[in-house]
Amino acid sequence: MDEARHERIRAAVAAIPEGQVATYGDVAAEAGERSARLVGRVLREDGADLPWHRVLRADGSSAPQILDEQHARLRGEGVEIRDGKVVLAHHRAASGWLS
DNA sequence: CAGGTGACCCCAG
DNA sequence: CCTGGGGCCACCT
Repeated sequence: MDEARHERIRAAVAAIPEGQVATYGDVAAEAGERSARLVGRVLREDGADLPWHRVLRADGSSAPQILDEQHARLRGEGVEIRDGKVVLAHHRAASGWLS
């Protein structure tokens, strides 16, 4: 079922450790997907119950509509944000965090 | 069937 | 810093 892929993406996001983050591309790779866009779409429609705030763009920025909420939550976990972007170098989860 | 649209990514100017 | 162009994928007109 197509539901399986959808599910793997959610699993990858759910497994990102607190205080750490990952890019949409990272999640896609971790879930065995080729499209980062798909990850964004999944989170948009059913990310409510997931730690979606730990997923960022490749440069550490975020889409304007979720920026406030995302930054607030991340700060709460001690994640550093500079110039509107998360400092990926310090908080990016190591690839294979799911396996 | 043909475009348009994103919580996207990457590279060249 | 910004713009363009190519890829990507599911969904809606």
